[in-house]
Amino acid sequence: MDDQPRASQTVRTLLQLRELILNGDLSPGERVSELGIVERLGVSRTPVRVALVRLEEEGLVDCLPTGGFVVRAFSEADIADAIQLRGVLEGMAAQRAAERRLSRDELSDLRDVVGSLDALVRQRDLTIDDFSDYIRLNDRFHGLLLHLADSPVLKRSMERVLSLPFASPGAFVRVQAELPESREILVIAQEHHRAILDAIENGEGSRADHLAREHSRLARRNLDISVKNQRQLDRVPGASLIRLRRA
Amino acid sequence: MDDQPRASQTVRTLLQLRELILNGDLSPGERVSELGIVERLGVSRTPVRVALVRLEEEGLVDCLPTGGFVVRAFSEADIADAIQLRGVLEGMAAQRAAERRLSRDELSDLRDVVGSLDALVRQRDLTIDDFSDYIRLNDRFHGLLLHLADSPVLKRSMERVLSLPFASPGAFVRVQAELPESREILVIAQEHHRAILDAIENGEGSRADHLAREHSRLARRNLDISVKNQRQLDRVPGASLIRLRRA
DNA sequence: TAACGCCATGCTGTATACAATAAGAGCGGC
DNA sequence: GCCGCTCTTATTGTATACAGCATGGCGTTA
Repeated sequence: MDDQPRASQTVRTLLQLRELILNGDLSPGERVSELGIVERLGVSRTPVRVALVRLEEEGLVDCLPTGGFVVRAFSEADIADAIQLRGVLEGMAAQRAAERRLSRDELSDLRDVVGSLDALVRQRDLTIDDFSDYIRLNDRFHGLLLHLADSPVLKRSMERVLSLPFASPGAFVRVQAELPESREILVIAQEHHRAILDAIENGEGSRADHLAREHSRLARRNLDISVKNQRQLDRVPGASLIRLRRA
Repeated sequence: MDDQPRASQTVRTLLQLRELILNGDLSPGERVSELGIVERLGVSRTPVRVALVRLEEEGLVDCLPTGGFVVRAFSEADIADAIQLRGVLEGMAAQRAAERRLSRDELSDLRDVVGSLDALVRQRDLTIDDFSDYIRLNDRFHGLLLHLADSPVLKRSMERVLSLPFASPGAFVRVQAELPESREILVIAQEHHRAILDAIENGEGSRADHLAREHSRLARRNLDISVKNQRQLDRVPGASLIRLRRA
């Protein structure tokens, strides 16, 4: 429980409250009582309030007109929209990266990540650990893309969307680590990564944009597969995904 | 001062604090003292804190590692990025609107707005009131686009960017109501609006996307003109724009 | 029996008190 | 004379007390 005894109450409360929502301990639509959280987390109302306001801005809870907050319920359409939005933003990032003059280091960083991903995907059998590595490298690739875009405004906006848990492709990959489609999807994704790198190296901004958007359709496909195969999204889409993610 | 005696303290504080920042009463980089605001607005620390947290999420202030907040300083590059980002998001909205099945009412609403804008722009001499009307209709057009996209996620994201004051083309138009370039820009903008409407009517999503992005380059041009003509952006870009906006 | 109204309870919004910490000024030593 | 240390002060983080309000249950009446 006391994961971070050093952190301030506010930060700890924010993190724990987010966990609570993401884990489904607080169901979507459920009203979040300040006092209830106070009891649960053992802090006073003040940090809880701040955390709730932040989560509201983050989009995980909505505030009621009468006062107080409820856990926000996400529909499958919301998830799909977030994926699309993420793709669009990443397209902008890729385009900017391609049209910018990149330093030698920046380029080699990106090449390294793609190279590592290549090596990983080329393996015949992928263990669960390989999947973990893939996710880490994949996150690294997308983080690097955002960094290379060199736009704090864009970065901020992207972080907002990523804060919606389901928009992270990592979750889907995790969920589907044992699905037969998974390997194929990884291979395709890696082809995308290579293509995006190529576009950036050649300064083809428009192509980089297009490729990044196309890449996001993979996450959309993952979503569809999840819905069909596992019926995990019946009632609590975001939450169940995340629950699986940490299982 | 007591603009909204009915509203809650928190909302009033948020609005007033935002005004203070946007008007430049609090300079970028300046530390925002809670007690200072308490004195200035005559409320207790609690609503001030909440307002500051919200403004931090909104991007108008940054929180210091040591605690407390400072007014965020925006560079010209930030403004340009926000304009680009806004264009990208609006492109997504336009694309979605084009690829969606729109109701008769929705379409006629959009047509009405474009029609009104047409009538306005066709006039030979534009008074300052005409400019105000233009801005209102222009906002309406862009708001409608966002509505037609039918994506709460996208809407939320867009609102975040729009909250950066400078990203609103209205401010620029206002600033430049008497500049010789203004009329020309309005005419071009209106051509864009018509083209976007046309693309949506014909279900050409990709074209709508492209047009909307192109449209945002107008705002970028406005920014450049502002910088060159008036040197308003020397030190306090966002703030000075807004200051002019209400002059 | 059903509907209306009143009362009680629990909630949030707001204010303020307390504690810990960081910054700054002043003094002392080197 | 300058650097460093300490003490003071101001400011934030946290907790809690108070008030207003919405909600829900219960009783009464038509």
